[in-house]
Amino acid sequence: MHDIRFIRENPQSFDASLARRGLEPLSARLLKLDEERRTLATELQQSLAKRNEASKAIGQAMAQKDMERAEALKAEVAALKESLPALEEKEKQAGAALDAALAAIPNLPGDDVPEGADESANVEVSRWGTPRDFAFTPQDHADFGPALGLDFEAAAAISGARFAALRGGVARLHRALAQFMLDRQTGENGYEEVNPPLLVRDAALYGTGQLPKFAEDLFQTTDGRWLIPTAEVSLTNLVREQIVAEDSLPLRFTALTPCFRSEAGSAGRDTRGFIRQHQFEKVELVAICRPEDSEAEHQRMVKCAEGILEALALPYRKVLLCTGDMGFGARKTYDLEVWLPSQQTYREISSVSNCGDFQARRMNARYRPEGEKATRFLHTLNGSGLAVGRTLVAVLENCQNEDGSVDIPAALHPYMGGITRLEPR
RNA sequence: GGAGAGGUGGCAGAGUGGUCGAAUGCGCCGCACUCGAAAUGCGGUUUACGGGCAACCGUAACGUGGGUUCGAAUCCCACCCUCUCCGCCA
Repeated sequence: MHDIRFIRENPQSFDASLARRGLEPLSARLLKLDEERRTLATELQQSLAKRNEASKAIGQAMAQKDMERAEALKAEVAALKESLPALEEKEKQAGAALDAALAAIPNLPGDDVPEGADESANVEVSRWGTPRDFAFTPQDHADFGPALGLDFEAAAAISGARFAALRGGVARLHRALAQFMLDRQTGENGYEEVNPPLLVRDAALYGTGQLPKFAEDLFQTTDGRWLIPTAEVSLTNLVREQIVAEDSLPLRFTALTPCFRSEAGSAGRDTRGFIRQHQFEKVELVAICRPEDSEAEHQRMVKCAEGILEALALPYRKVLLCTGDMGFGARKTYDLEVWLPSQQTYREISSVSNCGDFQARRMNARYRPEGEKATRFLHTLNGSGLAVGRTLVAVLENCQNEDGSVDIPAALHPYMGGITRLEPR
């Protein structure tokens, strides 16, 4: 959500930032809506002031038992009744129109975000690790996975496409990855573990920006709730409608949850394998902090995600997303992309975004700075630390052997109950 | 699912349809008294929006949204949430 006052005062820089996102200038239209709203509001308030004054006089007249005067005043106020409801309605609509327009505009990119239309303009920041030199042709996990317990067929029969059942060693490995990540984020990295709601209301999704624009990407329940597409929704909304104590900042939350996505816009993409599912697990990281701390917090969060990949010895690269590739609520985003030998390319496994005060405005999440009377909006950040399903794919493919077995990374051994290698069955 | 109670300022807690943004207490801030503190006394202490250079003025908010009325914290309706009891249940 954008601040209309900021737009009022800086229309040209607002439009310039939108242009970097490839959007048409909008400030003129927004300011016109704002102008209409304020004119109507002032008009309405003046009418109400008149009515209040008269009503007060009626009360006084009646207290003095001057019924004649009271009746005369009543007749006078009755005239206002003609115009008031219509004016009220117009004012409300003008406010709603402005809010709707503002709610549909994505966050403005940070100054240090490269400009570009799509992912081809993303900037590689760094690489870690060296893709393994295979003595054989590495296989796609969708091909050798089933022998290890990755069952797409049974899941398809139960639930349809884009579902999988994990069985045996692969299920254990998946669980080990999730536990390892969660332990690491809660332990070394200091995030508070949360087990949050998976079904949420409209307002929560509006707060983080999935609604009103992206309803088609979500699953909805018959009672009107929604399945979370990411724990970012639940974790970030933990501070909605709150004035958080400054000395409790930054708040750092992590959660291991299933995520549900309709994948409406990605028909035909990644149809094979475990890369893109309607349901997957993710360890999410969310931070809530003061505006002046969010850039440093962003860097820290990326490091927390990178640490998982490094501990698992998975080669990856860090990419700074360009303006055209960022999500709706983000002002700056780093993606971590893990090396997949079967595809001979890096694939997204984590996305870490600084949303500035964009979500905080939509949630009305604030704090009161020391010594200040007014409240300020918090900054919110979120990132994957990591997507468990995709990490499983990365481990399977990077650690595969020619016979179809997979060596478990050492960091996971404590979680595997003595298993160090998955064997095809 | 059934029956009932309730949602008021930072907290506790009053509130008869009319001068109620809201008594009172606590807390908090300032001042006085004091060597200092406590106690005491006095004053102040919500938020959002609009207008104004400003002092300040106006509007709105008593869970949320509607309605009745010249006027609603107060009356009516719907919804949300909390609590108690019963039933069911992992």
